[in-house]
Amino acid sequence: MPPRDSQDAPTPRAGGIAARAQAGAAPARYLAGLNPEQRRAVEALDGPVLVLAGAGTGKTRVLTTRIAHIIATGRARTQEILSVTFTNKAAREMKHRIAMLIGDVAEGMQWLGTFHSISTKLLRRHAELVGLRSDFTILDTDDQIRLMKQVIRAENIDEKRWPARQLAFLIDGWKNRALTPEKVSAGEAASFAGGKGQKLYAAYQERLKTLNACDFGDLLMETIRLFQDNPDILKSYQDRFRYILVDEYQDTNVAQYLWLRLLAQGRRNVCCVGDDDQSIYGWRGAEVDNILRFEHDFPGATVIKLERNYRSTGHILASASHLIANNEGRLGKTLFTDGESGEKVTVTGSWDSEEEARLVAEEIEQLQRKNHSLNEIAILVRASFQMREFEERFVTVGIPYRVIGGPRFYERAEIRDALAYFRCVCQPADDLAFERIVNVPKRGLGDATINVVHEYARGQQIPMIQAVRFIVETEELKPKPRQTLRELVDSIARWASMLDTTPHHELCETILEESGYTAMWKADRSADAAGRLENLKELIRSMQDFENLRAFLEHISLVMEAASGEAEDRVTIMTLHGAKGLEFETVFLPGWEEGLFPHPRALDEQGRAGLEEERRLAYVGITRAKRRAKLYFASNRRIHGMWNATIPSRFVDELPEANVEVTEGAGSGFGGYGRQGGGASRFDQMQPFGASSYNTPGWQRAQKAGTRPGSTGGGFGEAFRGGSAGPQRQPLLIEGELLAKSTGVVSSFTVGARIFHVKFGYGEVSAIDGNKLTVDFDKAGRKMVLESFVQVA
DNA sequence: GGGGGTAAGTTTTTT
DNA sequence: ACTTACCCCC
Repeated sequence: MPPRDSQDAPTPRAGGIAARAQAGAAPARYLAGLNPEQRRAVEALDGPVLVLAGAGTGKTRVLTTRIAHIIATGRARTQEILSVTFTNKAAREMKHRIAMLIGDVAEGMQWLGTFHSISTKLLRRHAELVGLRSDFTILDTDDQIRLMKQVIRAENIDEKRWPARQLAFLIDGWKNRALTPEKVSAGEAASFAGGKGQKLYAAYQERLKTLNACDFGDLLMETIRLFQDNPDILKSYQDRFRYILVDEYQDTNVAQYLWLRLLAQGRRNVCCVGDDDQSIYGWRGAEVDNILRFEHDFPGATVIKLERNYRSTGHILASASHLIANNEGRLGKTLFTDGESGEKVTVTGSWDSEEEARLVAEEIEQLQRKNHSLNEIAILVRASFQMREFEERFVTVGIPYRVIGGPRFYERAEIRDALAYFRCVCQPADDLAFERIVNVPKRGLGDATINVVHEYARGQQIPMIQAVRFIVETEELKPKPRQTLRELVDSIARWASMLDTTPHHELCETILEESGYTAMWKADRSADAAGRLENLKELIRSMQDFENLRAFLEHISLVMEAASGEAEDRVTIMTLHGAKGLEFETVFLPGWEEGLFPHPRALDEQGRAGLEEERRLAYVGITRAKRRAKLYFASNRRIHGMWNATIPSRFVDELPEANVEVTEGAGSGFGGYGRQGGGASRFDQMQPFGASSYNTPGWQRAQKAGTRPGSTGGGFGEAFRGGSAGPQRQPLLIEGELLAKSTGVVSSFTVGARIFHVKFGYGEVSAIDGNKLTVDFDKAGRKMVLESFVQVA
């Protein structure tokens, strides 16, 4: 069992590399371990470069070595290199690895960070040019929604019918595409509140400016605006950044792409690294097309493919490759490995999800007996609700585990409350923070009082805290709330005056004490009150790592994760999305069933593209495994509390027989896949004629497993279903395919037409998109339906 | 202002 | 089936 040549292992620290290479000594040692393609990607410094790096091909190594190379050859200094990642985690990891290569010089990499953190830095420098002050606040999703509620209310729109969440979702989508309110197409803007979408968006943006605030989308959009409106400033940054590097390029959205293109069009020394097969964030605006567009926007770009995989064994790699080959929209890479074939990928069926968890736990215990490190084992699920069953099982049998994801530290109510207090002190214009804490703990300041303050602040165009200072000098409020408010703003002013003289963590502790916030939780007898106080202590503790309160607030507004540094040996439970970029010796992939994976919502909303994205997710899952990939599916799973009979995922069928071993859950008595009526409700609207539950697409697919064009060889479906003598064989029907074909079709319906739908009854067409109709049903409310299931009433 | 009852929404997640 | 958010009433 030879040790795997893991390309992701950092190269040993080599002290004076930079100095030596600069002096023109022998080829630097850091280049030695690279394969020819990797080396080419590192050394192609001039002009645009696109590196298509498959899973496990040493992508991060190329990026970090390239930076080391730029510095070592004296092409640029650390502060002249812009390197962009998506997550803070990735940025941290990259900085760390660069430090391993070139030492402390990496500290000078001040332009290494996420799109958002770099944008923030740029905006703080030039805030006045986009109508902000340099101490602008960054709002998180929660603040965004609260603000949108206010905006919707101000327009006298029914919040019930037009929820702020939905508006937030729309505006987010627009910002992902760098659409300012004026640029939103009329058709899209019409899809909210009967055409008020655009107006609300504009109003929201205006409110943000008054609040001196940005949401996450604005960070990118305002930076783009800054560059577009100020060519001289753009020019100065184009000149400064001699080299630009981008990680995970397949995850960029339109706004990020424009951002990047503006900066890169200067020196054109831009290097993007990505893998179209690992694009799994389309649902939040990522555009794989950006990869395809690269060569168009940067003519003459060098394209380098990294296809040698250093991570997985032959069987695992073959399985993943075969699966992903079912996707149409690919640039097409063929991964290969010189390593051994290793163990086959296993597929195991179980009766239900509980048995699935038991089987996985048993496997883990066996591996444990063979001294397999638990840190090298991961359970990757499609949806987080699957995690609970594994946790329960692991608790009963005593397998240590850690869950990645879940509710995040900075999203907890007590943390957000505390932060709101700190924000009030640091950023006096932060109305959202003020509103959050004005009556927490309870001070007897109800809606009536707040409204008075609100009105006054609006009228005078001043922040609420300032408005309070005026109001308490008037007779407008009753004595009691007046006095309470006065005390509150006096306290805030007092705390603010201590900012420069008191260590910030002490000040914050004082704020929480004096405001009565800690006392509130101490008085609370509910079970989690103690935990909340603990969290607050943790918050105070963690802020000591920062220079001042301002820096701390900046950090957490951009980094919504708390550092967790436990090193014990534990199994990791996480979502497939969370696993991107990671690797484990053994990977368990439970829940490969229709109705869960591919996830129906992805098919509903994105059609064929959604299915392909789900398949890429499956690909990401399998390619996380170095030596063992173990798939599972259950015949019964409880979803939203209801038991559903389920059939294996189509992705199981798409695995190559030669590399996969089918096992059965021991003594499970499983084997029946007949649908006993019921279930499958999501297909109902697709099957208006189908009284029989055997008409569901999933069932049909099960019947014709292995006969799919384009899928080589027989699928495994049969192995589990014991052959099939289904009713009629109808063509594979994906809801998504119907939806996908719908775009561009001219509808025969008109807005305002009365229609009848087989499932939802009578309604009125309110919008048309291809052959998708948005209909306000008399009984069922607003729904998006396919034209083909609708007739004129 | 707090508590209880009802209604709605339950994929993935960063920043 | 379950949680969470909101509304209304006390």
